[in-house]
Amino acid sequence: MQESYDPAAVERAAQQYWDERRAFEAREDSTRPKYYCLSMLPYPSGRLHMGHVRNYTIGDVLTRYLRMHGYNVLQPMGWDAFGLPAENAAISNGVPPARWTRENIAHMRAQLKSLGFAIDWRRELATCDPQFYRWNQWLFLRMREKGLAYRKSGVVNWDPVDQTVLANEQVIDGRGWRTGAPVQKREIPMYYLAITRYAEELLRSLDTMQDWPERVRVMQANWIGRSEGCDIAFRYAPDAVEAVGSAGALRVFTTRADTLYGATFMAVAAEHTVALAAARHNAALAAFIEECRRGSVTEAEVATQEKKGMPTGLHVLHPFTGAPLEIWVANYVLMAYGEGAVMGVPAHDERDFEFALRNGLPVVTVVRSASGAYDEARAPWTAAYAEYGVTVNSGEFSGLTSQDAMNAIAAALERKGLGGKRVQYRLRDWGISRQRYWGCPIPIIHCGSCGEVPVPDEQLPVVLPEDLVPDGSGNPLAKSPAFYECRCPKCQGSARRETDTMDTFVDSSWYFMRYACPDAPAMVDARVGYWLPVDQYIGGIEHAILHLLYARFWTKVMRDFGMIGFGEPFTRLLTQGMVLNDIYSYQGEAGRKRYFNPADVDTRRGPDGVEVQEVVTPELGTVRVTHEGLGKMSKSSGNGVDPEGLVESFGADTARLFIMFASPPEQTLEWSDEGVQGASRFIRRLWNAVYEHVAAGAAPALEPLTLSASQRELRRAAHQALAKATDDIGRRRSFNTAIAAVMELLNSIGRCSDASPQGRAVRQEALSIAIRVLAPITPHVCHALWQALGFTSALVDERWPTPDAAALAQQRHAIVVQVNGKLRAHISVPVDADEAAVRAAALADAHVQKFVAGKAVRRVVVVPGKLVNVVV
RNA sequence: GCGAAAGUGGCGGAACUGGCAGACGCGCUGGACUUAGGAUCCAGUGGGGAAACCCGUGAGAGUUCGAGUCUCUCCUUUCGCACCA
Repeated sequence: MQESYDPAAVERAAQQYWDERRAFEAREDSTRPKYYCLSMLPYPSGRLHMGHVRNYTIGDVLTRYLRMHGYNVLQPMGWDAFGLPAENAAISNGVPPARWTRENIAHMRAQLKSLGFAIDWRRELATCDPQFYRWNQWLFLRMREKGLAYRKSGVVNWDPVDQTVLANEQVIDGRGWRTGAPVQKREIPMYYLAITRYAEELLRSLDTMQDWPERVRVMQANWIGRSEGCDIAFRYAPDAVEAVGSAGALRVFTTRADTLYGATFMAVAAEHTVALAAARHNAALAAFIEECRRGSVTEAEVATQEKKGMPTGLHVLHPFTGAPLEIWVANYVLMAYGEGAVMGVPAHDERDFEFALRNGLPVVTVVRSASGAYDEARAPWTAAYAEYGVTVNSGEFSGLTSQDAMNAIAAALERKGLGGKRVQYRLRDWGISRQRYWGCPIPIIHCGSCGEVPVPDEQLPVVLPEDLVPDGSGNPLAKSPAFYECRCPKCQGSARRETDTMDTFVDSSWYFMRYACPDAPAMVDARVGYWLPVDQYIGGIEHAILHLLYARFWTKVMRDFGMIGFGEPFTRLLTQGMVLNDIYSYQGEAGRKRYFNPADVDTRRGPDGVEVQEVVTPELGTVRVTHEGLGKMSKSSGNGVDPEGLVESFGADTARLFIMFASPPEQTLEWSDEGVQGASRFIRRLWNAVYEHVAAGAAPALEPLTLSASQRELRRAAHQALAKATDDIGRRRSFNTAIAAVMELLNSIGRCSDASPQGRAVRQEALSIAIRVLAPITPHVCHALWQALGFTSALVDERWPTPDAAALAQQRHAIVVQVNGKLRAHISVPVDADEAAVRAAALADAHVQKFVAGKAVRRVVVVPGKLVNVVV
């Protein structure tokens, strides 16, 4: 054994050992329980970032921990290789996205390998590989056959200068990121997947997913947004019939049908047919609709903008009173939700109330609180009354509770053929069309005479050409006749291939199945039945809704197609927090802000005693920088820490240990160079402890019954640390406290200088426990230390130790004594003492007596094994 | 705007089921060793107080023998909002 710890040599040797034995190749084996441990696949951006390191370290710790518990563990890796950044890189340096992506994958694969993850690399896949994405196309066509995939129009961000569709991310303050031109909303035809058909099941099965974090389940449930309500058709008044060109009705959905008599106006989205019809002869309204078209399509933007509206001059008729209600166009009504129209009930809806106040619309109270706490005559109006209550001013429906009124009104509407009860979801169908190059082609051919024609299965995959270079204006596929010119499969006439590609969420909705059978000639095969569902899935909280919901949907579709036998893809979910670091910036004279990496920032105390942060730059000399606080590590904030440099200077084990110790996995992690030093120091202390122990020669066999009190104490500390770490990793996924337990154990080992044969035997056991517990976290150094302790087995195949009940047993334990809830004494009682004895011992304590003397003891609360509270 | 989460020493965090607030680590202070220390080891380290003790988990109220933990109101920060992945 080397006297001092050399991480590079230790890690090289351990990795070589695992590689030579193909230690991480997972094979189907029906004799062992399987465990599929999966981390979300990375986007190949070029270099690993700390978020990746954190994600894959958590996965690797669990993989190795479960392997030590006898599971047949699969941990695969792949690349989410399609997407926008590759196109952006192509625009800035002219390299085709395919080449850029594959070079990035090669570099990042090497980086992952240097971290020593127990990955079965034989199963590696990249979503840009035709042998992968052909199955996106194949399943899309199956979904289309069932009506689960269909075409309709949707709204996108349009850059009028570049003549291109922009992603939400590419819209900055309502302007195109490259051109600076104000973005417009534009409607184009797109393909959708009917996820709403699964809304009910996606919602309902959340209740059974107890191993998902509560908050993720709540977020998904809210996203699906089931609401029970009522459809109401407001028939067009003659003016609206004339404008629209036919008789008909304005349909709305409401969860508050009980407030129907309080409707004083109607509001429709700017894209609504009634709005467009009214605008034909109304220049001001047309201008307002045009104004609503500005800005991006994101819900956040729509919801935070100033609520504006304009009357159309057209009317509908109240279904019961026949009273005319004017139709307004309002920018807060979303075309995508419900019918794109709402009934305005200012008295009982906050938003309608605000809108009515602004536009001088009447407010009519139709619900009062049952207790009378709400005064209908109250004036001036200050707020809407949005609670349930009892109806008033509602014709034949007056005097009912809100619930009864909703039932009665829905029934009456149904009798008149003007609506009825309905369940509405907030969830919308999933638009998968992207007007972009670097993605999976949608396998459709548009024929002048046959219309939309699916690409026949035998012509799949529709291969994406890899030599195009996007230039930022439009989709290069749409400018490439070699791609889009084709024959119609039906009539053999000349036709045009669809040039839109699929959302990359399609790839990530099923990639985890392909790992089970990467070479299958079908989309999936029987091996999926062995490995799936994923037992533990790990990834960023930012994926809590979209990716996870889409993957759940896709899985249910494949189940219903009879391809797989499970309906939920991920049994247990861990959502890891982000990695943060300090952000330092310098405001130059030109006004452009520059960011500096925290590693380059020097802190010194100025003459006035105040700390200042400075950076030395070649161009500007020494400049003073501002600490902007903590933020997610990112290129734009210049605060990333490169994992490669970290591995070079400290080793993979230090990086892994720090990341697992610095905070619980679900919380954000604040980067700390001192913390990294601390992790490195701990590993060296462990190394030194083993070195000193081993240098004294082999330890004799442990004889537990002959131990001295101090030897028993160390042995107890070792088994206690083991019991805690086992529970912390296995049940709680609380890696930081498991590591703390081992640190405490190493402190105990260090305090014990017992050189007797049994003293050394106890130390041998304690060290061997520490090393096995740390093995999943710092596998390389533990591999070396295990051998140094004299074990001939490979640590990677070793079983996790079991705490010895005899070692943990105690004769007495400590009880705390409170008087009136304040801590006053510690006492020690035999473990088998009964409640009366504990109570007596507590009251007998001199310090307790000091606070009890002269007062009447009203009550004594005894919590066995823990505490006594004397109430006086 | 809507949805979700988080606020505990100088810092990261611990306290798992309502029961000793601050485990473990960082930093800091003192000491040892050393030509030297950004190495290593030892001791100390929530605030106030000479002490007895008192105070202390974002703010305010409540429930309880007992609240960091439960309930309500508020404040701040972070994440998501459907075309970033």
